[in-house]
Amino acid sequence: MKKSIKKKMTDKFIETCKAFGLKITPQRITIYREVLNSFDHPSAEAIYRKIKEAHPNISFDTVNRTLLTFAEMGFLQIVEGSGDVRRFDPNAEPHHHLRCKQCGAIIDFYYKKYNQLDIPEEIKEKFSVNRIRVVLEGICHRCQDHTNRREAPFVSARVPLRGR
Amino acid sequence: MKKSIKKKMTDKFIETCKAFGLKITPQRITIYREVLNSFDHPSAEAIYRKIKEAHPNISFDTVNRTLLTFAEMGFLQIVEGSGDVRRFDPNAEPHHHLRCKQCGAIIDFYYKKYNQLDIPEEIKEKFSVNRIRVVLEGICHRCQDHTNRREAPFVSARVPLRGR
DNA sequence: TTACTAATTAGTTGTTATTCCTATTTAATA
DNA sequence: TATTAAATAGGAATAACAACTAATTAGTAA
Ligand SMILES: [Mn+2]
Ligand SMILES: [Mn+2]
Ligand SMILES: [Zn+2]
Ligand SMILES: [Zn+2]
Repeated sequence: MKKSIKKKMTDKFIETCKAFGLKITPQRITIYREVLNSFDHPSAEAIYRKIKEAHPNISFDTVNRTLLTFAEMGFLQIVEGSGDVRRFDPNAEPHHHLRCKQCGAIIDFYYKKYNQLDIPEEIKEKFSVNRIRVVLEGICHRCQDHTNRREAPFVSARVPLRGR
Repeated sequence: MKKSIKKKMTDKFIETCKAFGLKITPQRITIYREVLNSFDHPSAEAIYRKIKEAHPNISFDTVNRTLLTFAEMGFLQIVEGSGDVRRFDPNAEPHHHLRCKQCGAIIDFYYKKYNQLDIPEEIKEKFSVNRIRVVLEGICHRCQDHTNRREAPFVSARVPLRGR
């Protein structure tokens, strides 16, 4: 008897959790299943609301924390709202950015090829594009010295600015 | 006697403010000068702190509001922290995103060319790249119907999610 | 110059997203 | 089954903004 695709994915999830030394909780399995079936890049809030219907006792913090854990495990990506605050750029030249996931530095770079990226035809028809952003994410030179000591976090830590 | 470059830039600023029907206030000129001399993509908070040294009475809200105004005027860009909440993506296929500035929708698209972007040599030396993100920002098909009625905002409005 | 008016500002309060805290529960193991 | 370290629920705290309101002020027209 062949395993269903759903069962197979859940098995893989359980296996990966074990590899990371994480416990298999009903909450984790539920959140995993819900997010894997989401195709609209939901927020933690949106996932929480959906899950709440079937599991009224789950807390928002658990959903949010678990999603961040999944991002660290590589089960999913964070595609928007890094938790970083809004940042401003007066540089009017066409240019692109390096973003250090460790320290949050944003560094300009210039590369003509990236300025000339074409937009697929089928997108032009359905979407009016105002701006193309190319961002290289990684670890900056300065932070690489510290990498030996402590692993760079997958999810950028919030650095409080404080003092208003 | 030739005008200094600084004076010339300030003149252009004043001119553009007038074109937008904006008043020339000392606060605006100060913020303009400060942000134009920033090359590290500062946050509103960071700019506020610097300005505060010379103008102790300025308020954070004025700095923040003014920076958003400048973004609308095109004097500067917002390069990080769209104001959007964190959003999750379980899609493991190499793909890219359209982001609608009006409604906040994030839509997957697949385009091989973008998967094969090369990274400049001089960057590889100084920065370890984990991920390349290409984001096309604009207005989605659904929102374009409404565009005639009201101009799409330059700065994406925060859509509160509410209800926890 | 002066008076008027609408825009702008400082200071305060409100809102939202996210994280932290802690008592309690639970999964994994021996 | 007993032990224990990890995970959870629920609530409180924090950070980043945005909204509000009573002055203040830039722009203008007399
Ligand atoms: Mn830049
Ligand atoms: Mn996606
Ligand atoms: Zn760094
Ligand atoms: Zn839209």
